[in-house]
Formats: sequence, structure tokens, C-alpha cells
Amino acid sequence: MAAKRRDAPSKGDQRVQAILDAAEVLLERERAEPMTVESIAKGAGILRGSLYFYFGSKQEVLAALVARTVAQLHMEDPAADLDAPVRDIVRQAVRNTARTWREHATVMRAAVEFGPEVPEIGQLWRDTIANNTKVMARVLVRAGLPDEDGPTGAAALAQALCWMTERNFYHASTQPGGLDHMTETMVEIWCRVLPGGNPCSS
Amino acid sequence: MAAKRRDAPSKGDQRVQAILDAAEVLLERERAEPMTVESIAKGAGILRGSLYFYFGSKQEVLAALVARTVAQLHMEDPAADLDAPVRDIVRQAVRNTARTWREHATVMRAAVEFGPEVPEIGQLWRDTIANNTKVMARVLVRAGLPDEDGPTGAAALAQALCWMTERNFYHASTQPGGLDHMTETMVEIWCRVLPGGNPCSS
DNA sequence: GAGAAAAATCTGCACTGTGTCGAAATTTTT
DNA sequence: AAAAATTTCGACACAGTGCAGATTTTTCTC
Repeated sequence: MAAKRRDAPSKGDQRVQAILDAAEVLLERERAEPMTVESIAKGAGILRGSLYFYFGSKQEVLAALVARTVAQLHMEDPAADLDAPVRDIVRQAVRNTARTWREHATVMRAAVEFGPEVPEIGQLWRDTIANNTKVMARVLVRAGLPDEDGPTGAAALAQALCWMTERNFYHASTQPGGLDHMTETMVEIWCRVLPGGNPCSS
Repeated sequence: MAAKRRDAPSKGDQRVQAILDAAEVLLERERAEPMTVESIAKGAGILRGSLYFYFGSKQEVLAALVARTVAQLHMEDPAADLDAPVRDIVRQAVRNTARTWREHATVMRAAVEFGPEVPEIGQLWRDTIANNTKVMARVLVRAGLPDEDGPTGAAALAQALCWMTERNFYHASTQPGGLDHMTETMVEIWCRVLPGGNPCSS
């Protein structure tokens, strides 16, 4: 089904952002106030019917919010220094990921949770993980893992480790101090997978 | 809120299972027919109002279905031979997990997806992973990883690796042949994390 | 500045899906 | 056979979503 959303006019641009801001606030206080079209519109300063001028459905609002956050992640993502020692690259990459979870946990958890039921969000999220995987696969190849396509090639290991990192940070982000603790655990595992397998902590 | 469900009578026991069976079928054909109270009741051979005699809500049906499946997993889970070589234990454990995903993928994916919004399912699923973690932590300690509580102790690594396995099998279970491919990848990573870090494939 | 066009908002409507509850039917027990 | 318990039915109320025409506001053109 084609999206109903029209090209946004300039005043509408502000309204679109207000709608997305309102949706994000509701995600953060989901226990206290369930996210409905009514509550999103109220938070954006319009009535329910008006919201459909900008978005075709509540799912489209969520997809746009996730897209906005993912775009922000890309802008904030520091370019990796791929000439540094591999373990330093890995450590820095994990730390950067932890930072994005710290700063955008609510929307990132929403991306994980709504991905299965909103195809657009699911694809956005998988693409985000795929981008990370591509970079980290090159790092693993540089470290000496086989540059091949099989289940034990660098690409497969990188993908599996990126999903591990996503899943563990997803859980850790709900607990105070969880991300710092989990960062050390993620670095430890990534490093142990590298050839030579020396743990980072020793 | 206390569950409204009453103690189930003997004829009702059969009806409860029929309801859970109907719910499972609908999960499997979710693209073709959305799961509603109406469609669950229809599949169980009753009208909508009758379903509420057995379950307080649709969420309770889902929680009972996940509980039934998790109980079944426990029954099917072969006791690990903890005296075997560690790498054989790891390989067998991953294969067993792959088999449970192969045989119960639909309900297990539902457990992952509904966990965030249905607390009872979330707890059930976390408990399941915690049980696996406990066993695998002991295996990692046997392999020589530090038996301590810090972020790089055996317990933390086991937990992170179990969530990695869950996440990767979740994705792999949606693709033909995906679980076999992923099994090799999971074994490879688990083995590389073990002291000595020798990959299983070499 | 006025009028036309476009954009934005409002309001009522229709619909789906969930959960409730009293009445009726069926089954079980005495 | 009658009473009690269990199970089912069906109508009701409600929340939430999305639609569409009317109205209002804003922007654009002359």
C-alpha cells in the first residue's frame, strides 16, 4: 500500500518534527501513557484527524522516528581508524556502539521491538546492522580470519558478533550501569574471537 | 491485575489445549490470517465470548502457549555429558539449541517478539536463557575461564554468548537452511572464546 | 491589499478488535 | 429426575484507528 503522506510543506516540516518528538517522548514514558494516535497528536499540538495529513498511520510515525534516529547515528558515527591495531579498533567500535545505545536507547529498543511487525522498521534495523557487519568483517579479515563466505568465514562471524552486540546492549540498556559492564564483556568476546585469541583483559 | 482464569475442569482441559493449538496454527500463518480472539476461538471450535471463560485475555493465551512450549523444551533437552571434552559439549549444546529452534521456531520467535509487551512471556524467556547460561557458565569455567562475577568472568561471557545464540538462531530460523549454516558459525565463535582459542574448523 | 489557491485543521463517521456479563444450554452430580 | 456445576452464547460497551468532507488558516499572485 502506497504511503499516503504528501510532500511536507515548510510549516509542515516543523509539525512533522513535533509529531516525531511527541512519539519519542511517549516511547520513553510508555509505562505511564500508552502510545496512541490520540496521545501523539496531543503531544504535537494537533487533533487526531490532523495527524493523518502528515502520516498515513501510527506505524508510519514509528518508522519515521526510527529513520530519523538511524540517520542521526550515521552522522554521529566517527570514522574508524582502520590503520590502528585491530584490538584498538574493536575496542573503539564497541565503545561507540555503547555510546549510541546510551544516547538513543529508547528509540533503538523500539526499532528492535517493532521491527517484526513493521517491515519498514525491520529493514532499516537490519540495514544498520549490515553496515556495521561490513566494516567489522574487514577488521576481522585484517586480523587474519579467512576472507571467505562460508559459515566460519569472517563475514559470517562478523554478522553473528554484531547481532550479539545488538542483543546484549538491548538488554543492558534497561539497567543502570549496564552498558559499561556490557561494554567490557563485548570487547572481551570480540577479542577472543580474533586469531591468537588473547583476551583483552589479560 | 489478577488473572481471571478459573481452575480448568476436565472437559475444559481439552478445550484449553484446543485454544493453544489454534493459537499456534495462527502464529504459523500470521501473514495469511491475523491472530485475533475471534480467529483463535474459531480455530478452537467455540465463540469469542467462551474463550474468556478459560483465559482472561489474548495475552494470557500467548503466555500459556509459550509456557507450554518451554515446558516441552525442558522435557526434550538431553542431559549434557559434562565429562566429555569441552569442545564436544559446546558443539552438542549448540546443535541441541538449533534443533529446538528447528522444531519450535514459530512459538520461540513469538516468545522473543511478544516478550517486551507481555511481562509473563518476557520473564519466561529470560528464565529459559538464564538456565542455559547457568549450564554453559560451568562449561566455560571447566575450560579455564575465570570463575568470577566481573564483566569478563565466565558467567558474563556465558550469558552474552547465550543471547548471541538466541539472536542469531532467531534470524536464521526464518530462512531455509539457515539453522545449519548458523550452527557452524555459533560453534566456531563459542570455541574461539574458549581458552586456547583454537577454532573448531581448523 | 484583495482574491485565489494551497495547506492545515477539525469533526463526525465507520469500522475493527477486545473484554464483559447475564441468560441459556449442556453436562455432571446427587 | 432434579439440582448443581460447567460451559456456551450473544449482545453490549468501549478503545483505538483511519477516513473524508467541511472549514479555517496560510501562502501566493496580481
